[in-house]
Formats: sequence, C-alpha cells, structure tokens
Amino acid sequence: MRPRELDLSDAYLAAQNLLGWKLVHQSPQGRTAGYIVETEVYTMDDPASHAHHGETPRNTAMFQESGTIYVYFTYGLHHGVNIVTGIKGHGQGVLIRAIEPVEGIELMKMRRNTQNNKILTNGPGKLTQAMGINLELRGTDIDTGPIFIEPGIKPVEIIQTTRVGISKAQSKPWRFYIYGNPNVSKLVRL
DNA sequence: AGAGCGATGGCCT
DNA sequence: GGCCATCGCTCTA
Repeated sequence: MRPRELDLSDAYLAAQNLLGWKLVHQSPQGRTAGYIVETEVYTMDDPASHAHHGETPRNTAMFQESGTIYVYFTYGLHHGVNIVTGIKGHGQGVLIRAIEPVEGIELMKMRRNTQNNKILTNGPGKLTQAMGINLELRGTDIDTGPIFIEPGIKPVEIIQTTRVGISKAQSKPWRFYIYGNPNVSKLVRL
C-alpha cells in the first residue's frame, strides 16, 4: 500500500516526508510495524551512496521506480533497508535508520533476543533484525510486496543533521529525525 | 559516557 | 584483497 499523500518523487523531500509514517512488514511469522523516526538521503551524486559508481548487481534495486525496497548487507552480519525515490534510473533512496515499535513487539523482542524495548529498533541493523528484513526482500515494491507504508503520526519537529557511519561526505546534512523521539540512534545536531 | 575492537560475508575502485 | 550506510561487548571513567 502506498498512501496517496506519500511523496517519493525526490530523496531529500521524501526523507522528511517519510518521518511519522508507519513501516510495515507482513512476514510469515507475523506482522511487525513502527513509525519511521530517523532517515538518511542517498543519491547518485553522493560519494557515500551505494549508487554513486553506477548500477551493479548489488544495487540494481536502487535504480528501479520509486517505492522499490533496496536492502543491503554489510559488515558480514547486518542489513539495512531503503525506500527508493525518484524515477527509474535515478539511483536514489531513503535509508530508514530507526523506527518506534508499534505492532508485533513480542516478535521483535524474540528476533532481537532481548526484552529491552529501548534497543529494539534504534538503528538500521536493529530494525531490520526486529522486522525480519533480509536480502530476499530486495527489489520488492511497497505497492505489491510484504513491506509497505501505512498512515502514522504527524511529527511535531524535524531535526536536520549529519549522517552516521560514513567515511565520505560526512559534513552533508542529509539525516533527518523526529525531535525528542527516544528511538533515534544518534542525537547529534549541527 | 565514550573509546576500542572483533565478528563475518557479499561484492567491487 | 579489502572495504564496509553496524552492533554489542569490554574496558576506562
């Protein structure tokens, strides 16, 4: 499901627009969902983006139509999930860095092997583990696939700041989060 | 609170 | 061969 008001035409706008929407994964083990509270922009011009050097077998999903799900695997054990933006060929997307758990919290705890709600989904690798998102879901679409978007909450205040965990273009203010939300991974401000 | 570091595997400057 | 859009544990405070 893609709500009509969800604007995925441009990564910078979408990264802000996506905050507060509910990210859902309907998996065989059950449904998990949470409000998106932290995002990052990645475009082709950006040296830190997986799309920067053009299309490869790893990143083809990023070059599909907006609403495509791009999942990557890194550090030998973690996954990250993006929602592709722009038009086919643009190679841009929004990394979902944190959510506020809303549905399927017991399933999330089991997958994360913890009882601590504070550390369930406050990071890109944590939320994909909690929601059961892996490479099999790479290339699926929010209009037809098991990962989709539903209406959520309206953010009161959005903070724009620098991204996390990159070695290039570190000064670019291409991260957004909902002010005051306890699930945000890193609270640096500019 | 924060620095340091090992784990672990897909993919390519 | 070497690099990661990370995490959790351990050590110093």
